[in-house]
Parts: sequence; structure tokens; C-alpha cells
Amino acid sequence: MSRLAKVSREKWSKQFGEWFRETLISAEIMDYRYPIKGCGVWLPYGFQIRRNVFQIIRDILDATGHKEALFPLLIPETSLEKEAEHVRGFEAQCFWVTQGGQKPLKIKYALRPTSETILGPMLHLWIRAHTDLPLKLYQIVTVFRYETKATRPILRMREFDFKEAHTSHATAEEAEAEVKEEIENYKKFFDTLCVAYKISRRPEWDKFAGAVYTIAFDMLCPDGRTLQIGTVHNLGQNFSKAFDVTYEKPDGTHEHVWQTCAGISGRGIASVLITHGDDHGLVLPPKIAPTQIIVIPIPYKEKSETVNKKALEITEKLEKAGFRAKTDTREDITPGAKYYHWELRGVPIRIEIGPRDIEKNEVTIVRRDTLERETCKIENLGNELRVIMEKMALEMRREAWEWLEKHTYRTSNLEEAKQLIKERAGIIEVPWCGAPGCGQELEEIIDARILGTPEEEETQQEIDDKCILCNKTAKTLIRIALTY
RNA sequence: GGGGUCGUCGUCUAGUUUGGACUAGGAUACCAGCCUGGGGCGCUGGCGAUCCGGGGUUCAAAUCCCCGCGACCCCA
Repeated sequence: MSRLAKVSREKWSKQFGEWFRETLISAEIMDYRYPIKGCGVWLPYGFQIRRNVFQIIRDILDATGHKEALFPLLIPETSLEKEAEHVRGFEAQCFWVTQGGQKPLKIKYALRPTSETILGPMLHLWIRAHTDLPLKLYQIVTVFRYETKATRPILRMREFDFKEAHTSHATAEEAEAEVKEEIENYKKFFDTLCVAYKISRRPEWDKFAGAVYTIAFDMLCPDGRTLQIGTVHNLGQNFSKAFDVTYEKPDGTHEHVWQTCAGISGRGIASVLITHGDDHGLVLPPKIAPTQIIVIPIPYKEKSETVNKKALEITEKLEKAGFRAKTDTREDITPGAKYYHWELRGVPIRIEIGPRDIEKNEVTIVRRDTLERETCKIENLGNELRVIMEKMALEMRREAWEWLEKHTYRTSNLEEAKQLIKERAGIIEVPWCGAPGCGQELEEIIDARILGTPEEEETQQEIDDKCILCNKTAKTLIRIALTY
């Protein structure tokens, strides 16, 4: 019986860009050859993964009292302009609709780059009294941003999907608590995807246009660049003042509502594909895999009919037991070719069934992430698979975190920080005095971006060190990395 | 924001420097058939490219020039 060691990650790590582009198309996730820059097609297989991922976030948001809605795509310029910082941040990246048919529009429309200014006028109508609050909405839509730089499939597109939550509250404290809830939600989301992340409070100069502050989730790609995969913003009263969204308090006075918004894009899907990939392609956590189990018959001449029949029978049984299972019945290719085919697509479990197995009333089970092989009596199969899948998800998550921690460095030495970035080593944490000037100078000297200050509870303890740049007493750590 | 490289069957690629021998070659994928079958088997045959689009130079353009579209890389 031939065995392979765990699949290598040479290409995944050393030629990440190429690996990602090729895998997307060969695993049938996205076809990026559409004739407009930054637009791609979600292929049926990729779309199924996407749908499973969407379902996870839907379930999480529903469970925390968010209601799904759907707002229009177009934003009149007059709305977009209302919040000064917001328009400054977004107007240059909007696609603008300037004509209706043959006639120029009197007021041009932006295709939504995000939806705060779409909610604005409606919240103004809907929110009257404190009894209308909190109002927690979300929508899953595509948004448009006119990227002028190099676009990349899924990672930087001009049209991409956006799961955006928008909430309105009676008090600043409630909005603050909602931010915490959104962070917990996103932790749960990425934990479910077995993706490892860092949570950082973005520096003042890099927060969302119109927000009081921004908390972001970043993952680390194999090439040492980070990818922003989720953001939570406290909007304060900036938008409610711009759109005059007020409520009446029990005492009869009026106040502008306090708002938050949070979003996860298609990069959430990319994060799973990237985190777990290897040189054979994707490795999908069972929860989001369109096919969780692929059954491959090993048909020897006279026995092929028996083997195929048994394979189909097992698949049917698994489906009845609630697994997403499939048999690969193609007769013109060899079992080996099928292994590669399904490994590329990241199917978590492969079941091989041949004459040898049938004789013993067994099947052979192979895990995609480790390629570990074991045999299992057919009558125990359902239970065994459940155990394996659970274990697999745990181990995938653990491995992702180990990899992230291994590529997170802490140093107080500027030269060392510089060197680590130059080597594309990963995320660097350095002591910082808290002055924006020092932060921005640091970005220039090290030639990388500042992700912000750590937001995880376990990183909140006092630090006893000097700012890496000005040598004054350090207030916090600050994270630095190359970014996408 | 600045600089650079590139675009040839579905995919990867030869040919471009030095215009003519290109009826554009190969690999892979795909289709048909045979043979196989516990890690990409083999054989036979077949389909498949107005050389990214437009314009120009020339007797002659995949090849040279200009514009556009698209992709990739580097620097700030």
C-alpha cells in the first residue's frame, strides 16, 4: 500500500500569489477572466463554499438579534456628501452613475462602496422613540470600489460581496457593548472557519472614514503580508447627526442615536482557502465543504460491478446520516487521478473502497489535511467520520494559530524590526509611545503599515518598555506588517 | 502617485530580438475508442488560436510603431 507524507507547502509559501491564482481557477472557485478589471465570476463550486460561509455568518448574526434586510445599490450624491469625513474617504473610489438612458442625471448616483449613507435616510424615518432601539440590521450584498491599483482575485476586487451589519443604540455605552458583541461574533465566525487572526485597533490615520474608531481582524498570508478580513467600527453620532437620526427618550427629550457598523467581505472566504492550502490545492474545514466525503471505488476487472454498487450504497447511507457525500463513478480515469482531483478541491474526507475492503467489510478513510489513512468497519462508519471531522477541524484551527504565532515577532530594536519586515517574516509587535507622529514615521522608516494596537484581552496588560522610535515611555504595543 | 514587464488553442508555452520558411510548433486539458485500475497508467484517433482590440508602417506583420483594454512585478 503506497503512502504519501503530508503534502508539501513549497509553492504555497514560496510562490503564494501564483499558488492562489492558479488554485482559484483549477479548483473552480473563481474565473477571473471577465473583461472588466477587478471583476470575477464565482463558479458553482466556489459559490457553494461561499453559500456555506454566508450561512455561518447569518446564523451568528441572527442569534445575536440582527435582522437581515436589503437596501438599494444606488446612493445619491446628496446622501454620500452628508458626512464630511466619509465622503472624503470614499468619493474617489466610487463608481458613479451619471446617465439615465441618453440623458445626464441631475444628481449623480454612486454604486455603494459601503452602506452607511444608504441606511441614513431610512433610519431617519424609522427611528422615533427609545422603544425602537436598539435597531440591529444586516445585509449581504455586493459593493463597488474603483480600485486604481493592481486588483487581485478575491483579495482586491472592484466588486465584492459584503456582509455588513449596522446598528443604532440609545447610548454610547450600548454602542460600545455592541462593538464588543460584533468582535465576539467575528471571533466565532473565523474560529468556525479555522482561521487564525489578530485583532487590532487601527491607528487614528487609518480608521474607517466617518468612524470614531475601528477594530480590525487581520490574517497572515504565507508570503508574510497581512490581509484585513473583518472590521468593526464605532460610529458614535457622526452619521446620526449627518442624517438627523434622533429618538425620544422616556423623559421626552431627543437625542441622536449611537451607531456601529461591521463588515466582512469575500476575503473571509479567501482567508479559509489561504490558511489551509497546500501544494495539492485546498483543504476545506468540513463545515464549509460542499462535498464533505468523496467515495472512490477501486474497481478490479470482474469485481468492478460489486465495488461500484457497494460505493454507491455507502454514499447513500452517509447522505441519509446527514453527510454531504458523493461517489466518483467516472470509469475513464484511474483512482489516483481522482485523488488528485478531489484533493485540489479540498474535500475533507476520502473513502476508498476496493475488493480488499469489501472482503473485510471495511473501507479506507483518508484525511485531506494530513493524508492519514485508516480503515474502518462499515457499521461504525458514521460515528467514526463524525469523530474524524471534529478532530480535523480542531487540528486545522490549532495549526493555523501555531503558524500565526510562529510568524509574530516582538522586538524593541528598530533595526531588527526593519530586518524582519524586509525578510517578510510576518507581524512585528513593537513598543510605542502612542504619538501619531511616531507611528507614521515608523511606517516610513520600516517601510510597512501599522495595523494598530492589540485589542485581544490577553494583550492588554501594561508594558514596561520605551517607544521604539522616540524612547519615551511606551504606552502600548503596536503591530507592523506588510499588507494587502 | 512613479517606474517596469507582459498578452499566441480552455490552460501553460515555442516563435517576436533580426518582418518572409508559420499552413503558428509542443505539452496539458477536453472528446471518441481500446486497455487499465489501492496515488496523475498506456496506446490510437479527433476537436481546438482571425496570435488581446483598434489604427499605422510595409510588397509582406504574431513579429516594428501608436492608442486602448487587460494581467503581473517593483518603488514611494
